Amino acid sequence: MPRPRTPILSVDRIADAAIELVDEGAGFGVNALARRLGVTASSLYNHISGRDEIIELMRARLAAQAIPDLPEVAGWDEVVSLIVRGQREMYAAHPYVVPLIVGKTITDPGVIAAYERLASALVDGGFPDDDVLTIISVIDSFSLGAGLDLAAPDDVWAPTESASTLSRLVKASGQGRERSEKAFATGLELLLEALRMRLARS
Amino acid sequence: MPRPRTPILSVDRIADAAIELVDEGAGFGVNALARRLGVTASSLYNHISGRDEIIELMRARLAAQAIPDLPEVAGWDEVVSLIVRGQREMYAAHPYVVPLIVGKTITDPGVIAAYERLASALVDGGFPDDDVLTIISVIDSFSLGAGLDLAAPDDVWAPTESASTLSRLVKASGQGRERSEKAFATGLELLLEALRMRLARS
DNA sequence: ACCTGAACACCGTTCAAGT
DNA sequence: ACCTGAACACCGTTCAAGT
Repeated sequence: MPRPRTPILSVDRIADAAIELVDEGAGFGVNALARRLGVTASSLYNHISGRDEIIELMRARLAAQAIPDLPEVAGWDEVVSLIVRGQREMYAAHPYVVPLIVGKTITDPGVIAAYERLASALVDGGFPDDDVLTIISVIDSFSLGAGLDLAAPDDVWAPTESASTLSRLVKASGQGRERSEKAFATGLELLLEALRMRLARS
Repeated sequence: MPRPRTPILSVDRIADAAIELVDEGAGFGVNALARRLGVTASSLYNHISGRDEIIELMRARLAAQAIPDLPEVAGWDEVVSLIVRGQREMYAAHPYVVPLIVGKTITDPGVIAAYERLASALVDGGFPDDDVLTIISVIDSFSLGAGLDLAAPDDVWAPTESASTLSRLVKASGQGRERSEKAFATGLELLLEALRMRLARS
């Protein structure tokens, strides 16, 4: 039975179902996605160009919702903190999308706008032009790394007996989410402290 | 013609060819790997259990060679710096393996040993037990993020006209490797500065 | 315009057959 | 012990056919 009176699919429905699918952690595939949508895989191609475009749709959708409301007047450190936290929360809610979207050029206008806001805040905050993009890259590296950390297995290290210090610390510390949360908070603090110091010196 | 007098394959040969293949950036697959080795895909299964094990072999091999010689007596900051640089150089030489090995538990004894050395250095340096594993996670996040940055496309951002500050900075700054290198160096400096500060305060 | 179902080239993996 | 070649279930994608 072909073409129903009212369409089953739409780009949005495909994107939503894709995010649901990926969030379940069993990997992403066109066939599984079609099954979830109660449709044949080939039907998807009436709406999207292929697997890669679906991944782009997921990114755009999640990225948009990850961008926080930024107060009109805010210090550069507040802007950095809010944006990094927003990214991180998105990664935390959807850890399995991170490996999928890693390493693709950012074109989504909403995301570009957020980076623009971040760049302006740093320039206005007094950082030299030459340093701003570098600092943004550092911030990106950190929040991406921290996001991937969330998708990592509960035990990141499986120390042997001979690694006594590491073993002791692993046993004493929290695992999984807890360890990851603490690392993120500490890392963000360290980053901001270092940037403040650098600014004070220049 | 089956079974040659002298075996064509070995675990090592498979691992080496896999790294070569991935380095070319055209993706990793058992079939392509077998073709490169002048062999049928099914032949590989006499030596390895499957695709995932080959990825583990790549990681172990690259990780081992990424670990620098650490001087017997070295400050904690020197150990951090050397290990992060070693990781980073490995990622720079083999950017396309990074997405493959991301988010798998580390079991390789050589790598565990390096983390043990790092943990000891931080403990000996005076960081509180509670903080050491957190700090290691932060370091990991940063160097992993910086490594992924190397596998990213030359243009990480494709700013629209309206993002004027970002556009200006993107045009002025280096791209690709150059931007990535600078971000890494700056990030490592920032990290060490912040850690020194934290230590001085406690 | 939008869905189906058949078809295609390819994927990772298994296994009987050959030496 | 180690390689081949056929086979399997699955993958992403194309396309003619149907309304």
